[in-house]
Amino acid sequence: MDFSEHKNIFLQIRDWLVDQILIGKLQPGEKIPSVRELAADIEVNRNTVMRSYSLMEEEGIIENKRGIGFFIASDATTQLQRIQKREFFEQELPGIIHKVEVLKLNSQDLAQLLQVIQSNDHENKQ
Amino acid sequence: MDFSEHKNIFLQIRDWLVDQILIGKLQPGEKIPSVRELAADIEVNRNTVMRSYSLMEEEGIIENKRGIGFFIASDATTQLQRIQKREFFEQELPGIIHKVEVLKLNSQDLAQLLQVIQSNDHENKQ
DNA sequence: TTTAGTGTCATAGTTTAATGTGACACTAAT
DNA sequence: ATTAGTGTCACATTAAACTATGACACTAAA
Repeated sequence: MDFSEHKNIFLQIRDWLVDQILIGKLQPGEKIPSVRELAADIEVNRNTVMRSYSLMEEEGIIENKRGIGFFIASDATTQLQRIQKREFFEQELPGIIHKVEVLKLNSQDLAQLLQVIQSNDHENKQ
Repeated sequence: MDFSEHKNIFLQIRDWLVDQILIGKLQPGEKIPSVRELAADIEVNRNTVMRSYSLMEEEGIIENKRGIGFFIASDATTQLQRIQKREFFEQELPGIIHKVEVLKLNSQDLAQLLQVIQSNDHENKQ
């Protein structure tokens, strides 16, 4: 796991875990690495991982069983689809549209993106 | 000017000025606000604005005339189109594509974005 | 020559993310 | 009961962004 300079580490850890859930590598009900284990694994302090987990607990993404550890909430996937979509539309999309405008990016520049969108269109039809 | 919590202020100032250039509100050769003036205007410390200007000077976006102030470089617009495009493709686009995939966003969700892209396509043809 | 406006440097203080450690209560298995 | 693994809290410390302020050299205009 490589961290970006321009975003807080505890947020990047949260983002990474969220992604693991959304792509299905972490399933609802499943136990996630312990605070100490993950901290050692990604070479970060215990308290930093603790902060990520506390945030995700507040968001209802994970739940704690005392003395045992954290587990993915049963409705985590649905919750996240909602949370992440909302965040994307409100926080990111406007900035993306603006950049596409001022940089005058065309279909050729964004071919790969358009392909994914088209692919999603077909999935929804079935 | 409202600052985001999750990005350094001196970078946000740079981003804002870059945008002003790209949308044509600041033209090549034009003088930009003095360090003290802009600092007072956006209620930020002198040194923070100074840091933004130093960064932009290193990037070749602005130039200094001793005792007078900073001016937009003559080739700033072309330079920025290049720099910002490269940064977008390398730093942002991959993450965007990934999110569109996992959140299964379709043409309807991204209608506004697609419209801008299409509009850019038509511009380039002329 | 004086004055006001420019960037620039230096120094000190505040805030917050991240680190480093120690200690404690809980749970499960030995 | 003991042990190992869990989260959790309580410090102290480091690093970096941002603030606050003073001082200096330069330029243009009065």
